[in-house]
Amino acid sequence: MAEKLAPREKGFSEWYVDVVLKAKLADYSDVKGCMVIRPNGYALWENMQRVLDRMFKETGHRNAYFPLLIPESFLRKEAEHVEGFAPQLAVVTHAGGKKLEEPYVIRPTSETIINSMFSRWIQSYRDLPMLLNQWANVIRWEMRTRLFLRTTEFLWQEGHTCHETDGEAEAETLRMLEVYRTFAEDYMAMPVLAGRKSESEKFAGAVRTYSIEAMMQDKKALQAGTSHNLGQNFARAFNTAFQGRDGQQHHVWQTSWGVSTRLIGGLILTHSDDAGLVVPPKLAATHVAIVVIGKGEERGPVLERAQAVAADLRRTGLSVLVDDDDTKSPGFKYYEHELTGVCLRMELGPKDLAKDQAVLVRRDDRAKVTVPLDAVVTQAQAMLDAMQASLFARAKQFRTDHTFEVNSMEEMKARADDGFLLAHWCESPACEAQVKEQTSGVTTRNRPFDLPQKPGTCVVCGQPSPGRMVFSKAY
RNA sequence: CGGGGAGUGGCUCAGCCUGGUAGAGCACUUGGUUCGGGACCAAGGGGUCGCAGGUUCGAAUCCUGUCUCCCCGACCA
Repeated sequence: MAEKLAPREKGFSEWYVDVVLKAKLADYSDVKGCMVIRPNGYALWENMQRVLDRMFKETGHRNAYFPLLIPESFLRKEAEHVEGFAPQLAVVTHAGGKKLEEPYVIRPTSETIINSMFSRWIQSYRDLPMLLNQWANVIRWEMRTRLFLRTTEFLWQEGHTCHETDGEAEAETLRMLEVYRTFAEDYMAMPVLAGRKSESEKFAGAVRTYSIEAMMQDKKALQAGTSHNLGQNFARAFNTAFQGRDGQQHHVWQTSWGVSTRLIGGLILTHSDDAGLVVPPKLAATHVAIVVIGKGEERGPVLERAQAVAADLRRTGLSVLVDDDDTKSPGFKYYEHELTGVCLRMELGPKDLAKDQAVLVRRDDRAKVTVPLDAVVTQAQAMLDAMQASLFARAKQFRTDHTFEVNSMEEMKARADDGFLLAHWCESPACEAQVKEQTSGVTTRNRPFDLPQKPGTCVVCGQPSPGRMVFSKAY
């Protein structure tokens, strides 16, 4: 069942596909560009959803649901928006056995249809802020797809908010980006750079776009979440307006922000290894797998004890699997649980039972410890905490080791595949395009808030630069 | 969409060049023995050879088209 994985060294892409397929996270479907998320993968998404949903509620947002189908004319109301999405739209032209009067597009994102409702719901400044979130699927037609990272249909959440002032909208945009940063770092154990996107990389229809960018194990960047200050662009297009404190009509100031099932790809690309999936404990579907060892009548007492330990562990909120399958050898199960990303393995056999102990093995470093049975619960907790911290620390160290300041185009070209490149850039799209062309694919990722900005000169044209920007090849 | 590679039981692949009744290993089922890093013996089930046309007495094999996946580019979360 669990065949050997393609090693990362030999081909990173093949390794990634192997992990997804063999850990049974997802499978290819018969629909071009679309995948099936299998229970192992969906469990990760459910865990992400649970945490994020709580964070959204804690920041005052409420969930709602809008239609999958959007009248084509809605998309056209915001010029930049339709231009940005036109090539990626799937359009429904027939329904009910007839050609439709007006085609529907399948939502690539919901700003337009949500604004059509906002404009009906909002009359006064007293109706603001309006803070909504939607968990949904969207479709964006893609030329080239990759499991989780880019598929034609994907699952995500999209937050949509309306505010009285530009300042409030900007604050909301940054607040939600910070929520994403917290989620990425504290739960996914994936260090990210939060910052502002360039003009050419921003969302079609936004005034400003911010992102969190993570570095994957192949040193490429993954945009893991985006938060947009939409200004009044959609409000004007849909006449989403309110009577202000001054008695005058004003268009609302809006934001939108989203993360998607792409995060699962990010999780895999950040932590997994040649033995398979590695998941940080805070998001893992299974925290502990107890492998029952023993034959014949010695098996009974071992199983009984395993069940008791499992019950103790579950009482502390952990997800525990008691692996009592006697048709597979223990060794086989070890590989299997490593492949599917179980955080901790507990081996329990007759010899252990005689000594009132068990063996615990961490998934990430495979460190093996023998602990007294009555200490398993506290030890397991400690090991999971340590693993969570160590995954983050290791990923952060990796990023540090592959981040470089570059001061010329020559250096930029030489280091194109080496990771994050911090370079001065004059903010002109032309220079950005130059870099992309000459390095075969290095693009601006964002201008991180945490990167001190000191003036310099653009690596392309030599004109003044306000500070260093992160450049990298990206997913 | 352009360049390169690949589609044959669930998986990895052989067979194709040189057409002639579809194979192996692993997995699966049953019975038995096993169990501390991928157990063993025996018996068994399972494939319109990606799909659609064509050539031929006969096609996994030759020809054409098409779909899908992988790798490298162009577009994107």
